[in-house]
Amino acid sequence: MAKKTVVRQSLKDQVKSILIDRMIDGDLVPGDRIKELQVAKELGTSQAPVREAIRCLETLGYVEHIPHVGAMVKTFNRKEIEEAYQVREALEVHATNQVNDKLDELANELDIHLEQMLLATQKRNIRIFTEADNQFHRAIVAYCHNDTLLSIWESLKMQLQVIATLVETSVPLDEIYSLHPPIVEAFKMRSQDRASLLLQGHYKILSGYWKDLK
Amino acid sequence: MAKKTVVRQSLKDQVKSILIDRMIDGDLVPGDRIKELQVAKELGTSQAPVREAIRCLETLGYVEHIPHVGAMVKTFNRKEIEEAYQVREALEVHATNQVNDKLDELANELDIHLEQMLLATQKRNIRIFTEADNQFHRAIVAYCHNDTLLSIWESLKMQLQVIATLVETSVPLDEIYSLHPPIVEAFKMRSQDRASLLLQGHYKILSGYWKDLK
DNA sequence: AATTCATATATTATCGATAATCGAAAGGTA
DNA sequence: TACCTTTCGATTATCGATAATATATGAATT
Repeated sequence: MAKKTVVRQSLKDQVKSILIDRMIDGDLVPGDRIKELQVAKELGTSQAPVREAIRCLETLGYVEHIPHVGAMVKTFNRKEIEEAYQVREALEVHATNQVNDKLDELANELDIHLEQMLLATQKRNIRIFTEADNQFHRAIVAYCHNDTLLSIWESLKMQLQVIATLVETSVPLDEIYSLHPPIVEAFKMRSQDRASLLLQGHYKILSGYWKDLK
Repeated sequence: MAKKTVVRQSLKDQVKSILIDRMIDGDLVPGDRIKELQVAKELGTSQAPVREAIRCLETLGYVEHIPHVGAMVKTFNRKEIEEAYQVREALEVHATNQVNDKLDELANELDIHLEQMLLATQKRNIRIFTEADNQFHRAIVAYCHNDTLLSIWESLKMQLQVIATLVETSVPLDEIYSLHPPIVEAFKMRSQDRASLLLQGHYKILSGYWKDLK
């Protein structure tokens, strides 16, 4: 039963949401300046909440801020994206090795995401595929019950969103999909060692794809 | 040659430094409230820079902030510390497997830190020991040349500082020290596999220590 | 032409004051 | 007593205005 509650969001949070929406919608693209007073006027607030919202986006890694100059939507270069994937791999491999109980429960959840990915593959819907893929990997991380680990993993999401847009057309969804079922199998066989090896292979192959992309 | 340059630090940064110093000096201990206007008056600034400084400390994980209520110096519980160590392990193990070139250069640097640790052990100086220990592990992470990885690793430092204070008396420095030389040996033998296994063992043993501590 | 300097402009950084919100204390009611 | 409501004090959140700073522009100098 969903408990309804009044929305009491600080201006900072509202501004933050709006700016994020603009990025998702493509109204704000990497490199764009974000001017505090301008946004404040547009949204009918004062400078302060906008300023805080921008600082928040900064720590999320969405924008870059230079003192006395301003903020702009962050552009990720190849190196940063590669690095983020490396960290993701490290965290997921560790999580895989830590999961002890409820291995089948995890496998079941993974199966669900697998299904979504397959569906998206057939429909060639990259947006849905990316979402399902994310949930797949997130589930693995979540199951080791380490909140610190999980929140760090999640903080890497933005940089990887870029990839989705980047490879939009040229990525072979079915090939990427095919990397995942074996991982689930390994979990079902209760072989975490094998699962983490497969995960490492997964990332190595992925890395190969966008290395070609330039 | 150190290039001298005028110090042009924003108020926010100055306030931040001052607050951090107070924590190090023990003037601000976990649980203490940090009131914006009070600090502002003490330091002769307005509320704004203090507010920003606090938000900054929040993202660094030094303080906890509750909307409309205030900020307080963060207290880490056992679980959070354990989690942070888990993440550290994951990152260091990954880094270890990634280091390719300059394995001996790394080994040499590690030797230096090893020496510091040994010295500190003999002098029973926990502060120096912790510092050297940190540098030892940081070096491993740094050598895989992944800035993202490194900065995440560093963001975990504060929570571990706590440990140092926590175990102050009861920790067997020489035992902890003895976990490290074999790692360096493994690097010298160019066996990253062995090095990462040793690292994992290192963390497992450490985890055992503070599990006993209560 | 290149360099320096001064000025202008755009933007952030900081300020002091006010509004909104929370938590504790006080009071009322069963 | 226990529970609910109201009031009050403390603190954060937001505001509008000003100060400080950085970049761009253009004139002056070599």
